[in-house]
Amino acid sequence: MELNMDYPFYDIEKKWQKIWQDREIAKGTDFSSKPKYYVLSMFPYPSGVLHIGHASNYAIGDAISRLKLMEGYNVMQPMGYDSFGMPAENYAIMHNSHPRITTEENIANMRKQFDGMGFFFDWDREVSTCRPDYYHWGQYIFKKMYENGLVYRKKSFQNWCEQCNTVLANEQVEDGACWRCGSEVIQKELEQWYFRITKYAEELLDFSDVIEWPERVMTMQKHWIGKSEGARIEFTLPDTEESIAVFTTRPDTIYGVTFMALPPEHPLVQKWLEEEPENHAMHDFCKKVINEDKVLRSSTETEKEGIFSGRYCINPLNGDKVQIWITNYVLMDYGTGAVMAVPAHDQRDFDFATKYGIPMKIVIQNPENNLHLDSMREAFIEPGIMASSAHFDGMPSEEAKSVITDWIAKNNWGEKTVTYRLRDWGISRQRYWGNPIPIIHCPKCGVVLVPDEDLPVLLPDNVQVGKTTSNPLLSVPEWLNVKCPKCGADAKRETDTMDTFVDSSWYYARYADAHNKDLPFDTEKSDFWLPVDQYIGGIEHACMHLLYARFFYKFMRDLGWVNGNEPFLRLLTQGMVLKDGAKMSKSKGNTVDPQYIVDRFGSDTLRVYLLFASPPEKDVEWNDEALMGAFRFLNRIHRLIEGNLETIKKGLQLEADTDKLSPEMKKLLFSSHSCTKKWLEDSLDRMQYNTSIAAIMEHLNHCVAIKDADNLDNDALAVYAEACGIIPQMLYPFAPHIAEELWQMMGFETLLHESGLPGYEERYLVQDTITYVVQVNGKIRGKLEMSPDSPHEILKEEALKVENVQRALDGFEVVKVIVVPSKMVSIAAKAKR
RNA sequence: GCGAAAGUGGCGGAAUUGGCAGACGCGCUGGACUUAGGAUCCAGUAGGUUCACUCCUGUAGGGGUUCGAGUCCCCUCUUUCGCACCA
Repeated sequence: MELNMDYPFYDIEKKWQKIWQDREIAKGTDFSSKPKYYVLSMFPYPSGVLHIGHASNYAIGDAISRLKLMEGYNVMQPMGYDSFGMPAENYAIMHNSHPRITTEENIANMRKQFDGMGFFFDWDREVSTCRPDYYHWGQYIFKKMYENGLVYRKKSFQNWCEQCNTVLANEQVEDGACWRCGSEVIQKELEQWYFRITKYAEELLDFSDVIEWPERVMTMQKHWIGKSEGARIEFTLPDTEESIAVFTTRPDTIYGVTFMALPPEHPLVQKWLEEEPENHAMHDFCKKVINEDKVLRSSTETEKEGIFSGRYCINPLNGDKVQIWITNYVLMDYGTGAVMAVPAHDQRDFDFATKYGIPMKIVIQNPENNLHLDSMREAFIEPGIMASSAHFDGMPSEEAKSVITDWIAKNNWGEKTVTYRLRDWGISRQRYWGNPIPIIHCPKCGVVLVPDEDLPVLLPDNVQVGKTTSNPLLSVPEWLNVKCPKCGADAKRETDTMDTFVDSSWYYARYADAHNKDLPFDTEKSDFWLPVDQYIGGIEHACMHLLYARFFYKFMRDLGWVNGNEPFLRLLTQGMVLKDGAKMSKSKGNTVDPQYIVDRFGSDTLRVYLLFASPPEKDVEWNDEALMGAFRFLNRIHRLIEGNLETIKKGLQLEADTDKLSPEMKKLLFSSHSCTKKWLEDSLDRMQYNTSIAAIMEHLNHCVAIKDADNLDNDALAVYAEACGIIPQMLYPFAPHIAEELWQMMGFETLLHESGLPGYEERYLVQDTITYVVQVNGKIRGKLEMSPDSPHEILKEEALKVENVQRALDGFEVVKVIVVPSKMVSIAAKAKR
């Protein structure tokens, strides 16, 4: 007897990994006549070791892929490496090596671990963003963007991380700290390259072409884009040609403007500073504010400060002379970078005006409680009735918004306009390990694109990584100095590299044609594979990667390279694996090494544990004992089938006459079909694998409950064999190795997925009797075994006869009896008087 | 401050359309077997009450709709996440 032994997971897993590889089951076939299904799990940064988060992410992708494979799709799930970027550069510095070497070593290590997990990946399509055959085409796309007016260079104050020695996009700053290293972000003035993502702002707000995205992610993106509708209005400066444009969402308050608020960075302010070098107060104030931490400055907590500029502008609607103030609370890069301040109806302006004694004017009256300037403790920001606003008086303010905007437009003072919170995407990074921007700076021709035939601009190897404080690429003269491709003059290469989010904005398309040497990808192939049917990854990418990738997709669509409007039709944001309630991290010392688990218990156990612990989008708390539960579960299955193998094989040849079954075997038959039904719904429709696995466990319990299977008669044997036989089928997406092994043991010669999905028959779900619950006034007072087609009248009668029900009705009279078909009889009663 | 989501046994979680709350697993308790094993098998496991049948309470708290509410509505609390001077 071998009952005490664990099933031989190691041999089984190695055996099937080899067979799958030889049979190329994970190969996505270009232009196959079968319907395609493109599953994509976010590619990892090659740290060299798989962590538990990867295992969890890829276990989900594997389950989806194998389910779709069983369904008969031409499934493609590729894998690659997001291998450019600061971590790789820092890792190399730490190991006193070169990122090209350490990255390739790490990739080789991870590949070994991936293979040991038995994941369903089409490795023929592997990409690694740091290899020239990939980044070549990133440069090519950059050029296409440039040619289409989506790339520009601008000097401005940037989020700068001292630790990483580079610029960060707004999305990459979290609570004033660098998203990667967590150190403080400062402001530094730099000239850098931008992608004009704002051109697509409106379209990025539209999610009508995605099939299934979490509401949360769409909301986060919508907030991030931050559309607001309002008016742009020009305030002229008397005795000059100049004017100040403001953006406001409250044109209804324009008669209440009592001052104009500008940030020190405003071009007019800069001009005044030049004109008045001796105005020390103004110079000092502007200098102080500009040098202030941008995050601190843009916090609601910060005390509002300002200085009167000594200048005035004219409110075009009423001709009022309005003081112009330079302040610390207006943002240069939102709207027009200037605010018409209406202290009576905006809290920020109210605070500022109160501090500096600037007058206020009520122009929206509260219809419920008349406002008086003397008694106002805060701004009135609600809608109300127009007042002191010339011929608009008496109009509801909500209505006045559009009426006044029309009036402004009609008089040429401004126009209706829309503003977005989304800024253009700064892609320059002052680091070595990234994709070089294919630009040459020529003293004569200016900015020149590197010609296609000279692509890729290869990243030089001989850089002293980590030894420079400025751009590392500046230290390689033989790379830096080139001839201008246009005029042949001595010129210099651009030394910024691209943000790694550029690399990951189009990798899903490269997978469709990963080895193309002439183009990023062939359109016929992208048309076949794209868009991605199911994307799986972490929620942390909601406003960065997922927004950038959508932007790139829309651009590639405009070039005619891809079809449709969205790259990812369905998105699953998987939860994190936690330990002791916290995210696993080396610094906290609460990590779990998936390789250790695989070595000890096998990949199948790890996957079943991760998938069973909670629904995919929720976090999972790591629990060693629950992991053992998963291992025991697989052992139980193995024991059931191996221990009854001959019986099962014999039974599989038989056909059951289901009318002749014992009640016990009828129950088992019902379990086979009802559990399969639940499994199908939970696996395919709901993608809730924890309950799919629960259905298998439940069914397994029913199978194990049949003792002495070899003594069953032929009808029972057939039912028993079928019941055992569907277990490997249902197990396949979650524990594919053991499933294949058991399937083969039972004598099937095909690979498991080739048999298709397990099915169920409705006729076996019909039971002779149903347990009806009988309620009296909402409380359960009895049960009733009745046939499912019993007439309602009979059910009511029988329900009232139940002893316990009668007792509950003592002293009550029945008001109403309700029958819920196949479920219950509910009796409403009230006390007799 | 604004916005969103969530709150169910000792734990992870289930309950899909308002219809037997706690499926399934972990842990725990008792028993069987023994080759003494992160084994296996059987029984139990929300709380209270009872010898038992029964009964009562129970899905963060309070109120409401309904024959019937974990599920729908209103209020409060807590937690998590996102945004945060965006004019």
